[in-house]
Amino acid sequence: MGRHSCCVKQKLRKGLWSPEEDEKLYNYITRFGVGCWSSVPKLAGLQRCGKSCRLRWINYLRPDLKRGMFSQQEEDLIISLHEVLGNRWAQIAAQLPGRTDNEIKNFWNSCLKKKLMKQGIDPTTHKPISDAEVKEEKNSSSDKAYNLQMAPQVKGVSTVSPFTAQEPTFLIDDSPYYTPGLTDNTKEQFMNKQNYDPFSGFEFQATAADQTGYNSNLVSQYQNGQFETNNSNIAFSSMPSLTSFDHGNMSGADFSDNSASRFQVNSIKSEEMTPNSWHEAQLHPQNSVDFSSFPLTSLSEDLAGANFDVFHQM
DNA sequence: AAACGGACCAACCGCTCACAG
DNA sequence: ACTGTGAGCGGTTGGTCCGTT
Repeated sequence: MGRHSCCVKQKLRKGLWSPEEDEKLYNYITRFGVGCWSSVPKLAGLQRCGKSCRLRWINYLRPDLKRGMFSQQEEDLIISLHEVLGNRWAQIAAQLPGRTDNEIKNFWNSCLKKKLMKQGIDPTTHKPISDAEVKEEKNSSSDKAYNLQMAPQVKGVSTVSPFTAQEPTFLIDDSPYYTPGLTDNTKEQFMNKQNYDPFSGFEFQATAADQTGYNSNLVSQYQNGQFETNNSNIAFSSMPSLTSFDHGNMSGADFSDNSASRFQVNSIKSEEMTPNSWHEAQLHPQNSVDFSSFPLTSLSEDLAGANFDVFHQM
């Protein structure tokens, strides 16, 4: 199909977004919610195409974005997920609340790829480079268990060998994968990690999440963006972390690392924001909701302690 | 201080898919 | 069944930053 009709129109701005544009888009979305992106530019008074607006919102303005460096746990998780999912960045991003596919993709291409190569691991196959070459020469069929067991230890991921025959812990495309070394303690820890999300009304905003997920007969089943356990639901929350925001007031808030966007939006004290407000905003985007007043407590640590542990402690 | 080159990252491009008419 | 449109995704590009010479 190619270009969107909205992009064909002339006089549309391209390139970096100005703080004024950010302000317009942010104010519009927070007021009216996300509806039809193609109509957003016109209604928000922007000389941009809807696609550009959508991207800007998703990758930059969205209040639930977690900005800043990737933690070691996130890094490990990305590597592990990439090993299974490949370049399906949206699906990988769905497992990392507050991170965008673009962000993860960039992080992978600029950092993780090189890191793996330095460690002698083919970032594409996640196999030892020499081993992969040998196997290629022999033209033998791939044997995930073999290759991963032979793989050199990768810092932080060294013990993540999803394919060594142990208990199946999750399903990818209906295929069971295995997570060895998951002790009973760890399992129990994970099972008990339901407290990490204080906003139980929130569901993991995995818009891109599909049937791919972690399926475990011992821990949880991940479906439709939620972990379901025998006892309860573990829902990734997409609550805003807003680590770079001022509490309750975005006036002058540093909206980015490069401080490109400084603007003021109607502020509501953070205390006024209830978890359900965000949920409401998701369910009823037509309602006016001020994202700037979402709870600002970063839950990244909690999250890291929750879902990341599944991998990290294995 | 200037030039250069690599790293990083925001944004764009082109494609596929879903859905409505 | 076909077509047009919108949304989403992954690959790529180009600008900026920063360290090195």
